[in-house]
Amino acid sequence: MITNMKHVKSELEQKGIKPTYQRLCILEYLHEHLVHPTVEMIYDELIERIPTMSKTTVYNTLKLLSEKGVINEITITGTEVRYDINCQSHHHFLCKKCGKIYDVDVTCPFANMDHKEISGHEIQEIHGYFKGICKECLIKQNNE
Amino acid sequence: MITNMKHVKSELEQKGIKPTYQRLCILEYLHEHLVHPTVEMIYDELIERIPTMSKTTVYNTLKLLSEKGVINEITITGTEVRYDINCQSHHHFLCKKCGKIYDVDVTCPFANMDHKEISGHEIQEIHGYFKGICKECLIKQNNE
DNA sequence: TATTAAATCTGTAATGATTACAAATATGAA
DNA sequence: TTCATATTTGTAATCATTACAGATTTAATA
Ligand SMILES: [Mn+2]
Ligand SMILES: [Mn+2]
Ligand SMILES: [Zn+2]
Ligand SMILES: [Zn+2]
Repeated sequence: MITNMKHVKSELEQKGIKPTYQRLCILEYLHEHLVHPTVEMIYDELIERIPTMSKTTVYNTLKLLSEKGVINEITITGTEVRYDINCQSHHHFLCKKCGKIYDVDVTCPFANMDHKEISGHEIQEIHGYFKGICKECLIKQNNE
Repeated sequence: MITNMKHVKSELEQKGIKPTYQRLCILEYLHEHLVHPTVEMIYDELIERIPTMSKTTVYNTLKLLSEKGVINEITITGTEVRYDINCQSHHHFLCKKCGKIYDVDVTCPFANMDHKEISGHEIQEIHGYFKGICKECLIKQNNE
């Protein structure tokens, strides 16, 4: 995993996004934290290093990156948006207990569908996720 | 589709929920509006018939029905929860343009998975949905 | 029937995530 | 430098949801 500033910079340039310092830091954060973080998590760490960072900038940047296809928004918790640097269609597991979101490695059956429509609706994205109790939380339960 | 008050009443009783008038009306609404409505939509119609209806009661009742397994919460828009009277695991289509959520009839490949775990995580729910432009919105686009 | 405790409903306030917006700052060309 | 544009920042507003306390209803008991 290459996550130095140079790589992140060229990644933004390739997508036609001006690589400002704030944007570089936010994108770098996403590369280094693959747990599908919230805006809050991103902001809380960056404000330590960049005391002038505004939460609005985090929101603005994530929206921009999302629109340009650099990151994906995950909306499965119902309370807040989670962000994913992995833009390839893949499935997730949401733990009902701790709220963690894991990537799961299942081959999506619809991924290579020949037709990009269903019941007349034009399909642009395919999402799949599981909900339950994660490995860690199961272990905790058993140790009680 | 049977959606008279008697049916709705016995449905609540079977689940051990006291069938109050407000609960009956909310559940009846869900039976008659299969478009995965929001709290707002439910409240806006019921307040016409029952001027004393409180939005808090709508929230409370939907939470109760959800906990008792009478309805399902759908959290795919990222902005508000949508409610589904159909509790059997099925897939959805969310239109990016008009926001409508449709049921789609695809056989879920994970539905009859023999193992109820994945990567050590205990699976309790399986969710799948597509995003794109719905049939209606496609037609509108073409007529411009 | 009257009493009373528990359950339910209601209205308002609080919360938390997100967006709107305008002023401040940085950037980059002329 | 000058000036227009893009970006960032801080604050206020919005919107969905939850917390909470008082009012009302229900149902059991005397
Ligand atoms: Mn992921
Ligand atoms: Mn449905
Ligand atoms: Zn967990
Ligand atoms: Zn549509």
